[in-house]
Amino acid sequence: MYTHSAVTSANADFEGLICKGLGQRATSHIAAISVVQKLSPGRTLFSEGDAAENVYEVVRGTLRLYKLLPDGRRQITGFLSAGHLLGLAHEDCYLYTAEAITEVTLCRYPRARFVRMVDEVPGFARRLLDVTSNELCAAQDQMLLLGRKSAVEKVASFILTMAGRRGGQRSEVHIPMTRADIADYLGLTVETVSRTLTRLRQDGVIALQSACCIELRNPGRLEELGAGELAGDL
Amino acid sequence: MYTHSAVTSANADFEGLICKGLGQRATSHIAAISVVQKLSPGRTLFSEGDAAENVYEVVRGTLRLYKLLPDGRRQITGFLSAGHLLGLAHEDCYLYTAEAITEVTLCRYPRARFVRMVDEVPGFARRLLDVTSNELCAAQDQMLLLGRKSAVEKVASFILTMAGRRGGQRSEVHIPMTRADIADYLGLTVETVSRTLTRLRQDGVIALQSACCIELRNPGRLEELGAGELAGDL
DNA sequence: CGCAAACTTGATGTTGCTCAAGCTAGGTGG
DNA sequence: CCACCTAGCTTGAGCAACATCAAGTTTGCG
Repeated sequence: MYTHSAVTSANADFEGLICKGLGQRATSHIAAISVVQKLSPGRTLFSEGDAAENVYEVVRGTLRLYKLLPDGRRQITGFLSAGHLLGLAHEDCYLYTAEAITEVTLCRYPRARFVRMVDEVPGFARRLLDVTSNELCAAQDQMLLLGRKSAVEKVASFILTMAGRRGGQRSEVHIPMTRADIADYLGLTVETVSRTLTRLRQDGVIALQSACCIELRNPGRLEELGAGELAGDL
Repeated sequence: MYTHSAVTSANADFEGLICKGLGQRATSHIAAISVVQKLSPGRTLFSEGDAAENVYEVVRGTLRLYKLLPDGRRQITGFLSAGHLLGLAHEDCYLYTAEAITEVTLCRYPRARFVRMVDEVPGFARRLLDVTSNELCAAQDQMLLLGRKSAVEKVASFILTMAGRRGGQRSEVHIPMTRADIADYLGLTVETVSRTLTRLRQDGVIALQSACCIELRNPGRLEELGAGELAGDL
């Protein structure tokens, strides 16, 4: 998907955020190897075990990444929205499955050429290191959540994460994923997620406009719950 | 800790593994900013929230990294042995506490200078990216474990991880950490870890020479358990 | 309007936690 | 050298949080 109109970029439609702040030359380099790809809800981008041929960057929409146990138990390791990279951390095979939750737009980069840019494009390595470091921090927070938080604390933390993700200007949080996705992300069951949301609603901490739109009625309380500061309460 | 004897390295005692394969010049660069540091069992290297002034590399021994909830619940996010880096993934403050489990030898690098090398030393960024990627994969495996595995599956996985860490030639696995550490790593309690080890012993899967030395009597079975392939059994 | 998927709610069950003793082993001092 | 002491480990009994199983209800789409 090359265009001939723009001199400044080999790829006029290029929307990758990975090169933000890297300068014109670097951006051109990166844009030159990118291909835009779309994915409709529920479709699989790649599966655990597939040959890791591409690196992707999310431009729009939300994906879920997950791992499975042989008997079908699923752990979602993350929800990815605009600006996130995926497929980078692997040698030859993807180590998790990636599926679209909403309509998703991606930039696809051939893995080999993408990785080569680490040594060729100044500042690129540093950028990737930052991205990966942030992911690692998020993963560590998630370990604390999965290993040591109660159901209420998990759900509260989740709502706050979702609230922080987007502009978060108002107190309305949009939840694009199903209860099953949330459950598999938090190490709970669908029923427990549902019941916990109901309890939070009954306690006036949140309100549910619809299944996928949560209003924060008492963000302070939610914050305390998520942080694990209210051991016994609720 | 500079020595004058060696021309090839600014630092004859330097034992950092991070620069393995990076060539003489790069190694000198890295060695030049390193200081060797020792830590006795139980001592804290740094705490969650401390200013992140240094990056460390483990040369010998084992550390535990953990996060705490306000009421003292602890989640160990990893055990670090020789070759592992720590303190890299932070902007200004450490996001977890690092404590020595055994006698530990470290290489300390001033953070600012270490990070600067990413842009200056060829191949260094790539190396760091590899290290961080591997950590991220391990973190994702751990999320699957914490969120979806049963107690037996968690303990079996843990034993296998420990077995793979060292030479692992024989079937004897040395466990330097206490049951409490194991519990806080697996999202269990001390009692459950102990009971589970007892059950594995009674089933002939392992034998306990002492509290800190496990013999693998049926590695195949342990493998199946850890992978979650024996849903109901044991 | 009808259907299926997603969500909620209730009743019951089970895993792993809590609380409470004992036990073991390694280190210290008499 | 042995007795003690403590930290760590094991074991047991009872319990609670969350899972499971089973209906209903709501929602969105064809």
